Amino acid sequence: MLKMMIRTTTAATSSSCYCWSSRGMNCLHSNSTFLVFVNNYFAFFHSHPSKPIKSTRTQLEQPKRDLPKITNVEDAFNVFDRMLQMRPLPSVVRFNKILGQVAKLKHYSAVISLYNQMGVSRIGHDVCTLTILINSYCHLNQMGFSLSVLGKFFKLGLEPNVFTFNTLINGFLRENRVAEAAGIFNKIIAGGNCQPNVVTYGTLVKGFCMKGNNRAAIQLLRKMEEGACKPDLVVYSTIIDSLCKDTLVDDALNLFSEMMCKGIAPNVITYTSLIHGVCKLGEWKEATRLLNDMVSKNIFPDVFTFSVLVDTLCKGGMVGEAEGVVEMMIERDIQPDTVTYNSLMDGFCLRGEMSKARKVFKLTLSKGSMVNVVSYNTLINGYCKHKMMDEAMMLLREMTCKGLVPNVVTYNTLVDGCCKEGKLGDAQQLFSEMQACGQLPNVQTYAILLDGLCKNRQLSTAIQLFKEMEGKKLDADIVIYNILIEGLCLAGKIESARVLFRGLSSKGLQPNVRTYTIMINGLCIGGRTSEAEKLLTEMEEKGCPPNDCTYNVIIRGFINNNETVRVTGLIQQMVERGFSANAWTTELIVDLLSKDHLTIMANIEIAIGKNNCS
DNA sequence: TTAGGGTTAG
Repeated sequence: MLKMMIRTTTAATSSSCYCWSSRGMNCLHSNSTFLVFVNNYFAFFHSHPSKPIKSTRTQLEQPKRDLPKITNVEDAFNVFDRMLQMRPLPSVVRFNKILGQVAKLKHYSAVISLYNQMGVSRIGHDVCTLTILINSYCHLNQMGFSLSVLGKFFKLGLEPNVFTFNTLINGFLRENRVAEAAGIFNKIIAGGNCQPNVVTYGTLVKGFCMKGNNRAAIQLLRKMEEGACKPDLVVYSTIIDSLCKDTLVDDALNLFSEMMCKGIAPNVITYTSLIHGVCKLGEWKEATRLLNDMVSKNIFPDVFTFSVLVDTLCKGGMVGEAEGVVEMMIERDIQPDTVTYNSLMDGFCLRGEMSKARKVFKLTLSKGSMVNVVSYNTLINGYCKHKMMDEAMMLLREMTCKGLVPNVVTYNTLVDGCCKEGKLGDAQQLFSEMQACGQLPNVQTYAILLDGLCKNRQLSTAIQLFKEMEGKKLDADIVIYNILIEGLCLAGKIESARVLFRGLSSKGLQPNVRTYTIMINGLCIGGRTSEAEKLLTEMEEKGCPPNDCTYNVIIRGFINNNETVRVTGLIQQMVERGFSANAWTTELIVDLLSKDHLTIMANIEIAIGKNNCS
């Protein structure tokens, strides 16, 4: 229906008109206006080419002896082979160009292979060659090899430059090795031969953002503003994106305005981050404004921008609209890529429309895009969540046959699916298989399996697994302890659960609202209602206020223990805080009413009246 | 010729 409306509007809309006439569309939500914008944008795109027309070479300019254009690794290998046949051999600079282009294509293993061939053919290398090599190892998460390349500099008497140092800083930050990254930074400062530049600072800013430390990132930005090395578009965009990811869109927009006031023009990356931020919050009107704004500045949305739109529409339950955007992209020659299709596929999976999800999977291939591990994981997740484990397992085998390596996400998804189906044996088998295939289980894998074991009343196996996890030096987080405390409570071992709960601070962990709620539930199950009530007060005092779930749990606990007198106060507290009883608690309250507990009737009625929980 | 920013999965 909506798609039909969009199409109808397309025909009636002038190509340069962004202020869409709302005739006949008043009934639609604001996101529909946003979609109409998307369609209008496409119309505009065709009458105003997005890419500037390339200037033709003047007669005075000398033609460049450029290398043939390399668009894939095969081209690179061919050109490289031809260069090896030339006599005299081309300069190292020309070989560097090939390596650099392959690195730009993100084929880092191929870069290493080409570098090794250079060695065999006795082609020398310079600072640039080694920096490209370090960068490749960094992207392959092999910092050990990167550092061994650094050793080659000294062996060959070469001096690393600021490109080398920046590459190393980036590599360490990618592996979360902040101290070592800082060490390199200090080395630049102390060395005196080269100075940190805007890329060095930009890399550090990204490092702070990756750690979720926006405050430190902004502090560094301010220092740059005061100093000689002024922040550029990349530094601002990095922080804007990080703020958007943390849903701090207003702060991001303020920084965006500040950046423009300083004369720094945004680009499609800056706008895509902002659009992502507002779409995640469902602010479609704001998304439309930003899209209008960017196009008015001749900045055009690209595949990233459209993928963001498709993904957020799907996550917001508007799969039909997302499908419409993809169709529009195809019709208007902006080719959706694997990421776009994966997002759309996930949208169908979320709705349980697995046959449509499967169609998108096939469509990805027919449109010339590759399905990747994420494509398989998305589809596997869809099947798992809808209890279609056979189909999910078939996909695991299929992806392996196609040469794709299932990763920790693949296995975690499948292990979770098996656990939720009560197939603990299959889950444990997958757990062994992943390790045999070289995929190391992470904390999340253990959490999934521990939860499955606890919920299926296999506490002793769970404890054994927990010990195994500790032995592997994986740091158990609060999620793991929540699972164990809940498992102990479920097994009636309330005292053990309480001991584990009280020992959390000595492990440097803070109980969260879920931890308290699980413990309160356990204490109520064990008939220790006064302790449960004390814990309710304690959590408040420790700055972790109870939520609706906590109240529902404690109210149920009191009713089940026939302590109806205290129920009145608890219901009142819950209602005052704007929470309401869920269906299960309501049932118990109704049951209480039928027993004619008139004294608590008034408050109970308030609670039931506000019931909107499932 | 080499370095930093935006999209998908558990």
